Amino acid sequence: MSGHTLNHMVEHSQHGLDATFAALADPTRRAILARLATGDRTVSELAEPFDMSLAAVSKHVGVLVKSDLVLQRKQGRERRCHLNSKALRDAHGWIEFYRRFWEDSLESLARYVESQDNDKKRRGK
Amino acid sequence: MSGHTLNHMVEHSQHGLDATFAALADPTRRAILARLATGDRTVSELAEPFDMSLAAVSKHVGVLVKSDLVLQRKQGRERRCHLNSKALRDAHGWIEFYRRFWEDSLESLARYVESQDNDKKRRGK
DNA sequence: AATTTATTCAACCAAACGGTTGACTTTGGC
DNA sequence: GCCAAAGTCAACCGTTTGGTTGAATAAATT
Repeated sequence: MSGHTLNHMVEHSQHGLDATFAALADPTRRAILARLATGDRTVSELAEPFDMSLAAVSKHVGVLVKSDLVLQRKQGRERRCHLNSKALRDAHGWIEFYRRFWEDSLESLARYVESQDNDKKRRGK
Repeated sequence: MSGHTLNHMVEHSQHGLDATFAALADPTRRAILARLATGDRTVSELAEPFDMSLAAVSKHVGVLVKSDLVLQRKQGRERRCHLNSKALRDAHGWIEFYRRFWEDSLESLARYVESQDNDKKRRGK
């Protein structure tokens, strides 16, 4: 993660990040990704563990494909799904970039948490 | 990032990750986080660059606070906002964990992309 | 005391989301 | 050729989201 300037990060594929993070925000989709991490699967195979219709899972997979987190290959009548590193790397890059500021200011953070606690105590909450 | 087992990652704060990724999925909120990375701000200060009502920005900040990405401290009549590392570290940890599987299978990925291209060409698309 | 400033709250709205069911297309197996 | 299987599509439904406006609250200013 070397040449990441702030402008770069901010302007970089805003829409792509929207889609990626939105895709990651659903637990079913994260479970699908987790499963795909252990190997390629068809849509039906992915659907099997879930207590919902195949159509619903198909939609979830569709979201993952649109967000570029998953690649699909038509193979006969089935669709084999495969993880794609690119989108996740972008999300990872964004988070990593800003996480540094976070970590760098952990001390001042501690002060905040403390003073917030004090506020609550003062108000007898 | 040492002791992250699969079970750990899967069971770990599902709801928290939902909220964190959902919060990160909006470009306005990411811009707010980016701004906060350069220093604490009040809600009004955060709202200033945006072309939307203060109430709207206040809502966005509320989402960030609920997802634990931002801490707020009441200070007189203003609310000072401050980044919180914890939630972002969780998201980062999740992504980092699965990214490895991605990267490890980049070769087979390349094969997929190729074969997909071939499919399209074969169909004359 | 009256006013302005910072912020939230509440009601509302259109659009997007996550799920369902049923019909449809494509492919594979007998 | 026929039927079952894999998957998508379309219509629908309730809930959530991202925005608006206007009123309400609380603290600072004058």
